[in-house]
This record gives sequence, C-alpha cells and structure tokens, in this order.
Amino acid sequence: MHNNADSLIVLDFETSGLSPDNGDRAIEIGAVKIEHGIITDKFQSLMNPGFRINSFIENYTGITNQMLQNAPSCHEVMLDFATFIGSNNLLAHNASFDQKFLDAEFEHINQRYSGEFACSLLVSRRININAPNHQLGTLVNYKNIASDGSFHRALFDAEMTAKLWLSMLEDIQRQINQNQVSFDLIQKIAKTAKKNVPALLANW
DNA sequence: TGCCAGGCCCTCTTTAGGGCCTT
Repeated sequence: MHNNADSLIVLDFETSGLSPDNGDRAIEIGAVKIEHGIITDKFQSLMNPGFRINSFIENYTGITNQMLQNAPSCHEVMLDFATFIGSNNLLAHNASFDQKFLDAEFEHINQRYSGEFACSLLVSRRININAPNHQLGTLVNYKNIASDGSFHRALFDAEMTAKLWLSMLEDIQRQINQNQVSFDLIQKIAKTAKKNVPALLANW
C-alpha cells in the first residue's frame, strides 16, 4: 500500500441527518482526487439509505425521495468508494462530520481505510481570520473562487472544498516565502489540522 | 411523551460553558 503525501481525496457526504448514532445514513457521496495540486479524478453517487428522508433534508440538499428510490444501495456505493479512496489521505470541510459518516458506512460493509483526515474548516479558522464566518459557501466567496452556487450537493461541495484547500495552501506558502508566518501560527495550524496536513507539512 | 450530535476552539479556562460547523 502506497500512501502518497502529495495526493489527497477531498470528500463530502449528504446525509439523512446529523448523527449516524441516531440512525442517520449517507444519501450521497461526492469526492475529488487532488494530485500535485490538480484535481485529477472525481466520484459521485446518490445512495438509497433504505428509508424515506424527511422534508428538511429534501429541501436542504435538493435530493428527493424519488431520486433515492432508484439509487444503488449504500452498501454498493461505499464498496466502490473504498476502491476510489484507496490508501490516500482524506480531507473534508468540518472533517469530524464526514469522518463520522465514513466510519459508520464503512463499518456497515466491514471496510477500513488507512489514510488520515485533515480539516479545511480548522485550517481556515487559522488562516482566514478576517472571514465573516467559516461556512464553506462563505469561504468560497471570500476567496473569490468561481462557483455556480450549487451548494449542498456532494460533488459540488467536494470540488469547492478542494479549491478552497489549494487556495489556502497557496496563501500559506506565500506567507512563508515572505516570512510572514510566525512559528506560533505554524504550530497552531499543524495542531488544529491534527496529525496530518498532506502536501502542506511537506513544505515545512 | 420526550428525547434528538459531537469535535474543536475560545475564554470571564483546566473542578466549564458556549458558539461554530457539518446534514
């Protein structure tokens, strides 16, 4: 198994609710692969959780029960997704949420992943200290990232998270080059991004 | 009937509370 420090899977789940511990399931997965700073691959699928989702989720995501009726099962989709992520490191916006669901869905199909999670939200709180807030949509606007506004669908949010991440890496690299990054900030970023900030720590 | 998440960070902190972010 090869764990490439300069490649990364950026993923986003749409789900039936906030907590797999309350029986919530994934209803859509979207992901892109970043290699050497470029998006090189993508993965997207709806998945049928086996029960009806409530109207809040239908309105929030635009994913309807009708759309899920003919979707493949979570089991089927997550098996394919396990192949897609391989041993790569992983990134999500508010990673604790997506990690929770990835763990739960993989548990259902007895799969494991070996990559480590990084979190674009936690890094943003360190880097974009003047942003109005750190919601994905706000940050995309704040960083002037091109967007057609289709938030709350998995592949779109994953793509936006990937672009936000690459933008933040550029900002950090620029600040390092200009000696504008304090050791304290670097330590805080490393700490808040947890054990692994692929391609970022590699530059330090 | 009533319940309804949890990890991280900041601070009026560490014998804790509250806001943010994800669906």
